Amino acid sequence: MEGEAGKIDIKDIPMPDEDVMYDLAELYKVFGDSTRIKILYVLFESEMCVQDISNVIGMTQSAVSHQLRVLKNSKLVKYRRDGKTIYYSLADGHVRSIMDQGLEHIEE
Amino acid sequence: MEGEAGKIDIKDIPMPDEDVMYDLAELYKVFGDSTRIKILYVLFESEMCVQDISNVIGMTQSAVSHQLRVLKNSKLVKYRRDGKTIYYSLADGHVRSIMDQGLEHIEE
DNA sequence: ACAACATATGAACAATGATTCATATGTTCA
DNA sequence: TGAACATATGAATCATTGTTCATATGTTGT
Repeated sequence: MEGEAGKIDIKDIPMPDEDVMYDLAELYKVFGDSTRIKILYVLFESEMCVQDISNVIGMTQSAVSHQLRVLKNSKLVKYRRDGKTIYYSLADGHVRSIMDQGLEHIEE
Repeated sequence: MEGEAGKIDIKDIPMPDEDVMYDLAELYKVFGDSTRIKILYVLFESEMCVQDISNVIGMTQSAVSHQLRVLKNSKLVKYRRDGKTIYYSLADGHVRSIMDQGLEHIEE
């Protein structure tokens, strides 16, 4: 026997589209790296340029730049240019609430 | 020049401990796989045994079992045994709120 | 135009991770 | 105890990914 299987069809269960669940997983992958988490925390304080982010979190300029691109592609951060310098900042409030929810879960 | 670097110290920025940020990333890694996302969505409906989960999301028993272990280790799901069958269910409400936040971000 | 600086990018490498296959563990019932 | 079933697990494989190094792009001031 396989439980209730046979009676159960994916169509009977109200789930988001396959694509949506895939996109959701992709989004969480972005949060699933401690370098990117650190960057996001730094940006909670204020917008900041790449060099400063590198110094604060102790990673190379290149590594930070690569990860900023990932965050940018997921629309979690935005940026503005001021001369040679590019300032990054958080894109919206969801970042904060997602991370707060995660923290709550951890602290149990 | 390196921006404001030199003035900026990680100590001046109120960030969670290194360990906490690492754990947070580990937690989000768990959400960062579409198979696990599907499992969690299925469990939103009701507790369910491994075979049924496999059937509903269309993955092998083994693959589902492996992923359930990951979810179990992160305390996102719990389980109870009833004879041969093991029923899995969501561990707490954070799962739902984390995923809802993610969905909101995607649908923008 | 050139030098100095800030950031981005591409290739390479190492590490991590998801799935599959085979098999082990644990449970029920006859 | 043995057969059938439900789940778990270990090893192997293939794909993904984060970091590094070298270098390219883009900007400013002289």
